[in-house]
Amino acid sequence: MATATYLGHHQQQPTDHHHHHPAHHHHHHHHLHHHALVAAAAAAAQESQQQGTAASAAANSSGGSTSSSSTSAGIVVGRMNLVNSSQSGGGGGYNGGGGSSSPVQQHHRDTSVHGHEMKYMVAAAAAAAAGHPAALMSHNPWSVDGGIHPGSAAAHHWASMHSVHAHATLHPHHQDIKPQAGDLVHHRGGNQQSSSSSGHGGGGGNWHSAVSVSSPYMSSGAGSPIQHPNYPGMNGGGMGGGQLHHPHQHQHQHVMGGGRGPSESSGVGSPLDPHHDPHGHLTDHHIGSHNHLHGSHGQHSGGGPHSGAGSDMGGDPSEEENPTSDDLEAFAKQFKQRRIKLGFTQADVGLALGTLYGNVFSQTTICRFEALQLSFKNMCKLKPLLQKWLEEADSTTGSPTSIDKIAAQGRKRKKRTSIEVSVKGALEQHFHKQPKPSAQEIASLADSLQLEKEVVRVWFCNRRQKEKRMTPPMPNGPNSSPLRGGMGDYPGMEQQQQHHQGGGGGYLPGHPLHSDHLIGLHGHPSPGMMQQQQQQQQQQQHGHSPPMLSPQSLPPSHSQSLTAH
DNA sequence: ATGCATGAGCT
DNA sequence: GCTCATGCATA
Repeated sequence: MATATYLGHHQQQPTDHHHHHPAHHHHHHHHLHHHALVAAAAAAAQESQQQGTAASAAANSSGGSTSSSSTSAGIVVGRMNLVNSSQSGGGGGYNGGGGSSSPVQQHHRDTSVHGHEMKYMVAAAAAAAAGHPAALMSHNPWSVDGGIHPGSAAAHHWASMHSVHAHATLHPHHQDIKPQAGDLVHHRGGNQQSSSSSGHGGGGGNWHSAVSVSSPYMSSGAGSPIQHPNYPGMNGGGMGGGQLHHPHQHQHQHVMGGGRGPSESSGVGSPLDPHHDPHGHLTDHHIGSHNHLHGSHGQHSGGGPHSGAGSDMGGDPSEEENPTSDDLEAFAKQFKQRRIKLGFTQADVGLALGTLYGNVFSQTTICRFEALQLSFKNMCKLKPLLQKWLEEADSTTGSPTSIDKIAAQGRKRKKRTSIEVSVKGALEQHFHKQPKPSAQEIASLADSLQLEKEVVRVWFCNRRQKEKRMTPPMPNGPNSSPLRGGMGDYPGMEQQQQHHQGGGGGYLPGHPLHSDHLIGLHGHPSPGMMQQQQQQQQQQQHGHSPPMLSPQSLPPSHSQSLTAH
């Protein structure tokens, strides 16, 4: 089950507990082990309640494999590395305990706090308010057509209905849970849950439900400028099936090297994608990503990510379908500027895209686009959308406005685990040695770091993703010297991995991204660090430099866990 | 602006 | 399980 690990109550955090954050104050050892159990056990009992089925997740987490201490209650407890729930708000407020709060307590506290959470809870959220789902398309997302490509068929989108209003969005999860198309609003508090969809088993930890209904997006009060209801691609009641894009998202780009043939078109044809949003997400991910970008650059290997192409396009990349990295960079830059000038926030843009095309994006995505932190392929996919928005935005001067922004739906998401710096350092080290650890290795690492296996697995996945992301700033244009030197510290040099994926996903950046932290942890048995690649990158203007620490600092950690802080 | 997370689809 | 696209929650 979900394990008791931390079982939080679904209701969320009552208050405080902030996590201590990684600053460095060290107190040595202690913490992690012990305490957790207790709380967990207690909680455990209760946890099952809600959905009856629920037992789902089952415990595992660490249970089976690694040697964790399981048993006692039957549940294993994971120790948590903290989970902080506190939301302090903005800017940074975590207080790390001004100093000396003992982490232990905090942790403990945290743990106990969450009663048990379940995976998902749906919050009805705002939906009700506006709801006017009126048109639901007949097609409901939930009914996915099996036959077709997975991604495509479903269609629907609230977007498709123009006015986005708050429609009650939440379509809950289709998959495992309820397919009820009919109403959208209700969500029972009981929350359904655990969908362990495919492979992931969701480990189970604590998910706390955040049911807060608040609407996250409200940035500027203004609405987006755009509101045309006609979306190019879709509509009609749910896409009649016309287009299906191929689901293949990943790597498909045919790289063609040469030139960017301008021809074609359409690239992004219809943006819409049918997506069901997985448990609530409105966000549909994978948009129609099928655009295969025939990107011209597929190679950049030494030189830099882009190829160049110099041919024609500079002027109006707009229509190009295969923008080069330079184009993207330039566009991103311009986009950001215009956006700011017009007074829109990233979140506004994301929403506006939903009204225009039916694909809503979050602030995160827009931010990443501007920062060039998306994969090349993804950048290409989004560019046309943003470009249109930009056009609309300026043309529509008057901006009529408004649409409501949709509230966030309540999603139930596992609480974000906060990994301590020292632990991150250890993970980094392992990553350098082996970016793709086997399940066993993950298990063992998890055990030694006292993290859930799933957390470790996810960490590696995310780390790998980062490695692939677009190399941002490449200051040197097409040429490039990719490397920047910053990394004198580590022996590594860049060497990108060559996995690639088919060319599509990655264009590998010749240069890596910033190296995160690397703190050395000492204890690992892992000998050998051989090659590492890493370096840092800086981002363009905003510059924020990632902290890099010298590798040597090793805290005296006795056991493994945090020393810092 | 980013870290951790979820989930679809492919292996 | 991985990768990839995306995002909530955070810092």
